[in-house]
Formats: sequence, C-alpha cells, structure tokens
Amino acid sequence: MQISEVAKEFGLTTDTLRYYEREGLIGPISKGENGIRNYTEEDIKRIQFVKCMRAAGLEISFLKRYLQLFEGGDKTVKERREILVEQRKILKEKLDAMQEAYNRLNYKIDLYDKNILDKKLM
Amino acid sequence: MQISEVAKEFGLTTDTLRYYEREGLIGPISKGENGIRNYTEEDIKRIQFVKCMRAAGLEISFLKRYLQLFEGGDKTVKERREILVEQRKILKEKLDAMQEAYNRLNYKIDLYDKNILDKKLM
DNA sequence: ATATCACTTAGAGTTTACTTTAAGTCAATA
DNA sequence: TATTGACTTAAAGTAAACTCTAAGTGATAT
Repeated sequence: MQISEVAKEFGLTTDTLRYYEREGLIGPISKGENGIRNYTEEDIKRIQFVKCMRAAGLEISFLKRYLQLFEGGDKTVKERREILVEQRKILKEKLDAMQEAYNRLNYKIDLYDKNILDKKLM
Repeated sequence: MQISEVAKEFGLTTDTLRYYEREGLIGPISKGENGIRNYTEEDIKRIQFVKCMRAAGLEISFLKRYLQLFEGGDKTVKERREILVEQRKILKEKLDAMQEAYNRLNYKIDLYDKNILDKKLM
C-alpha cells in the first residue's frame, strides 16, 4: 500500500505519515527499488493504533517509547504495562474534565433554547 | 482578590492569567492606585468558565469570540448559541475518540494483567 | 517530447498556548 | 538601609505537532 492510500484511509497527510516514521512511531517502512514506501498490514495496524491514541491526545513521545518497548519483546512487558496505566490515568482525568465541559455546554445551550437569556456566563 | 491568590485557587500561573487578559478572555481587570490587579467575583466566575473550557481543549480564539459576544448583550444571543452548538459538536467527537482510546487501553492493560503476552499491538 | 503527477529528501516554517526574560515599582521586614 | 517578595510591563523564547518548501526522480498521459 502506497503512502497516499494510507493517508487517505486514515485521514492523515503524507507529511504526517513520514513525520511519524521519522519520529520512530512507525516503520521504518520498507521501500521498493524506486525508493517508494510500501506499507504492510502490520504497518497499517500500527498506524491505526497510533492514530487512535493521538486522537485521544496521547503524546508522540509516549507512543514512541511504548512502541520501542514493544520492539524489545517480552522482557519489556512490565514497563509497558506501567506506562499504559500511567497514560490511562492521564486520559481518565482529561475525559472527566471534558465531560464536565460538555455537560456545561449542554446546560447552556438548553437555556438558550428555552429563551432564558440570563446575564450569567454559566 | 490578588492575582497570586486567583492563580493558586485555579491552579494557573499568574503569567497565564495575565496572558488570558491580554488575549481578551477575561477583564480588563480593574487595578488599584498601585496598578495592582484586583479580581472581582465576576472576574472569578469568568476565569472558572474559561478554565473549564480550556481543560476540555476549547480554543482560546473560540473563547475570546464567545466572551466578546457575551459583552455585546442580548442581540448576540443567536450567534452565541450557534457557536456553542458548534463547539459542543467538536467536543463530542473528541470525547468519543478519547473514550475509544480509553477502552483500548483498558483492554490492553487487562491482557497484561492476565499475563496474556500476545505479540499483537492491540 | 513535454507536461503532469506521485513519490523522494532535508530542513525551514507555522500554530497554539503558554512561559520566560529584562527591567522596573513599591511595601514590608532584618 | 538593604534586601526580599509581590506586583507591573513589553517582548522574546519555548514545546509539541505538524506542515511546507525546494529540489529532485521516475512513470504515465497528451
């Protein structure tokens, strides 16, 4: 699979895919004789994982570290678990903050819908 | 209330509070003869709103626009509602993406806990 | 054959949201 | 009196994550 197809499939730009590769999040992607990247199914799965985690706001540096540990095999399992737990905690806190803001927006919109033009911000 | 107290109460730095003011998200905060900011209850409420929305990832530019409309009074109600709805949509999409990542992390951690050392990323 | 298009690289530039710096005022304490 | 600490300003600097530019290769369409 060529870079533009992968980009299209995931809604990323080719620049971003090359950037992720440079940063060590994916690949190195193997290239044909022409020097053109050819993404395997394994590569695709990894991009899927990265995209999911990036969409949730997990940092490149964390993903890089995690994926490098993954390459390291079974002896890295303990550390891998630790950093996943750490990231889950960070994510949970963000989720809660976002849920609060979401509820607040809902409440406010509801007031507008009911034509309650209060002077309060919230 | 002085800037350092406000900063402490909200877990922001004084730099950030002055930055928000510069950007027109809050204030202008009235100052005593000495030129020192004195935050009113109204200011505090606004900071609370801004903090909540920023924690959820809403952009400074949006908050600025919304709060300026707010200053504009009742004639801005329609537009205010519109941009709240727009932001809610963006927020909902982020929330869903984050929930998905959260579930995925949970699942993965669960596998580690069960000592299922699979070779798959996810 | 020439133009267009997808790909390649290294490296510079951009955006957002702060954060730090430098230089200063003012009040209180050692 | 000297220094410590909180405040002030304008402006420069930083970090993260892209995003774009310039210069080039190679295959296909007119």
